[in-house]
Amino acid sequence: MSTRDRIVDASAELFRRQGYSATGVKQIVAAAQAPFGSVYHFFPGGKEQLGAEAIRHSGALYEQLIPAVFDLAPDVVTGTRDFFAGAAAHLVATGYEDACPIATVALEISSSSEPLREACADVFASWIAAGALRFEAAGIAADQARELTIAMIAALEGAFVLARALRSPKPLEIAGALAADAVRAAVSAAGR
Amino acid sequence: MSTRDRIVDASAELFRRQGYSATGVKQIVAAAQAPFGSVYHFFPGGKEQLGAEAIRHSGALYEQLIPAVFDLAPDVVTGTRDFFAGAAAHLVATGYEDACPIATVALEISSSSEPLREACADVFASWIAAGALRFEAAGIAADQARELTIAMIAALEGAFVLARALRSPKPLEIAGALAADAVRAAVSAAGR
DNA sequence: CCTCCTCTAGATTGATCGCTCTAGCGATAG
DNA sequence: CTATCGCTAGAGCGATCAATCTAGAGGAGG
Repeated sequence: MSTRDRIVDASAELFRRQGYSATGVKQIVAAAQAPFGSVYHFFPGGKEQLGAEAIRHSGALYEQLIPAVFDLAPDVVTGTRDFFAGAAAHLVATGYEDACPIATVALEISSSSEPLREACADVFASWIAAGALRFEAAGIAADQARELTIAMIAALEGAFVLARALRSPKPLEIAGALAADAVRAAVSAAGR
Repeated sequence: MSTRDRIVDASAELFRRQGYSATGVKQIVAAAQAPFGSVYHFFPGGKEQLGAEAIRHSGALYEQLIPAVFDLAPDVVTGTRDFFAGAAAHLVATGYEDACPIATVALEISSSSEPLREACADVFASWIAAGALRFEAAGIAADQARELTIAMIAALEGAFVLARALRSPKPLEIAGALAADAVRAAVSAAGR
């Protein structure tokens, strides 16, 4: 893997676990085993440009989970449940460190860095679009599919917050059950 | 208001908007119009002790919103809807700055400061207990009331994340509608 | 009056922040 | 061979970080 890629990867991982402000450039190059100067060679815009790129990179990676999980599931209701269950399993397996890759950054920079906020907004928008497509394919009307996706992502993000703070996968299980119920209701309403 | 109270208040507000790491002690005393030395006089444990106190203070204040909103509503379903609508209105009115008072801190310190994580966990636990009591009063069984509250708080927290990043109250409206539906279903199931 | 004690006030410390700078390595092109 | 250029490597910049320290202001009790 190239030095540049290692820097983006390490940044994304550190931002996910401890946020943007708490992560230093020195810490990033140490984790990436990259020379310090390379950061400013590849990212002349400094930490902010690197942050934006790490956010978009994380977002694209996480978006791939949607088809990866839903394609294996027999239906969208099961897929929804599996998605939350997988998120819970990964959170617990990493000692409650790996939750949403961008939520921490999204909250802390929302009022202080417009470029980073936009990067987060773009990622969320792409997740919403990708999820809505899935639900549309299951027969749900476009508008409702979009709202359902937003509600699902909100439930997931909020459950991550509670689960990390409480050190328990329970919120993810509860939110997953509620989300699956909502999807089931929407699918059966569309079927009639 | 005492100097000590002003320091806690200013900290809580800054932590809510920009998080814990991005907020400096100098910035806190400037916002609180307090002498620098007073911080370490009142909080010998330093920034971390101040952070824990600010979190608990914010949590207690926000918890008071639960009865304040639900007591004015004719029933729990309306109360739920009103709570989300109020959160959305306040978020927009503050230029998308004032969302959840502790979520940002909860995410960023979850893996780095155990005292602060515990403070956040205590606050969430108290919100869950307070919300569950409300739903129990509406006739919902204790276990289900607790799960319903967790799902509601998760929906609220996640909607805050999306709303701040996307600069739109839509996620809060959608999450509020879904939460109200879930409450209505639980109440009517309990009534039978 | 004086003493005691809480709180104010900010200068100062060493560490760390993001970032700039120069120097040189190593592969490719002429 | 030499020249060029992308990248490595890290020393060092000023600024800022959390935290400590000393000094004194202001009241309360004797």
